[in-house]
Amino acid sequence: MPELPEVEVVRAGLVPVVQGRTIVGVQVLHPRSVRRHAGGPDDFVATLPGRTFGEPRRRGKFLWLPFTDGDALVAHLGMSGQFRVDAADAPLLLHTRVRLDFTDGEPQLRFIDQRMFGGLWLSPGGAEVPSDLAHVAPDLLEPDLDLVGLADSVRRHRSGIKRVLLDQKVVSGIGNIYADEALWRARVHFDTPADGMSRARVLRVLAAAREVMAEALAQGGTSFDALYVNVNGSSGYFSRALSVYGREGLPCPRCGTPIRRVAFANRSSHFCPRCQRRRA
DNA sequence: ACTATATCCTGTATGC
DNA sequence: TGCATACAGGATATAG
Repeated sequence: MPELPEVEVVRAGLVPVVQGRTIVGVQVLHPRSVRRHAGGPDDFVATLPGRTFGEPRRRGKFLWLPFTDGDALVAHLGMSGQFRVDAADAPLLLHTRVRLDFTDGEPQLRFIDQRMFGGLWLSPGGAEVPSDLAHVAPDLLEPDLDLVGLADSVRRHRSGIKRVLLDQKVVSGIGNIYADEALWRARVHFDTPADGMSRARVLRVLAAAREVMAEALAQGGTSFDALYVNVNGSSGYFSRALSVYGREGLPCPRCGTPIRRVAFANRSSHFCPRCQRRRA
């Protein structure tokens, strides 16, 4: 499940693969992988050739690959999206959805997506910041982030803290894994109302989220299976450093109490019932 | 305006 | 063995 660290690994991997290269041909193998594109898959195929990529960028879990003409190719990996670099005549992996060929030949860029929650589209004029991403809040690894302002914006919400952390309009890049990990590090119960938390406590949660995502990034991201890999097909190593996510019944690394998993918003929350008590 | 839920997807794991 | 069900979950449309 690609969250901020995994998407950043992909972005960095794309830089040497696409920057300065010009598209010559596009093949869409599954129409649903072209999303939000105004003219649909046919127009997507027709409009890309001749465009030259600049340096790939990211906000939260969204990627955009600017073109030198001012437009941008926007990408979201969803649950299982991958960019892979391969020889044009290499056999297609199962679930390959889109192929891009370049004027200079090898290698080819491929978009692969098993569960198809991800997708690609062209954003006219989107090279600087695509208009479709205007609602996406800053993420915790942005250099000029106003952390106190962000904490206060979190505290304006009445929902439980985890719901707020997952709301990409409030703070972007955090998904289910790093939300659970950050809350464990900060010793906060996931359902604590955000508007009842002190500024300092929210700041501790945000600092923990930033810390755990930075550590994961340094490890190449979190891989459980073949659904998240970098552009070369390699896995990240952070899954072995997770403290609560996917560890139901295993001892809390801090106090030894068995980790609990409970249903939460169509997914799961993992937490230590002793370290992360719900406050009155 | 704000909050919560259903929906889209497919492969893997589990239960009967 | 085989069939049915649960689960993984990011973003968004829709319902409340």
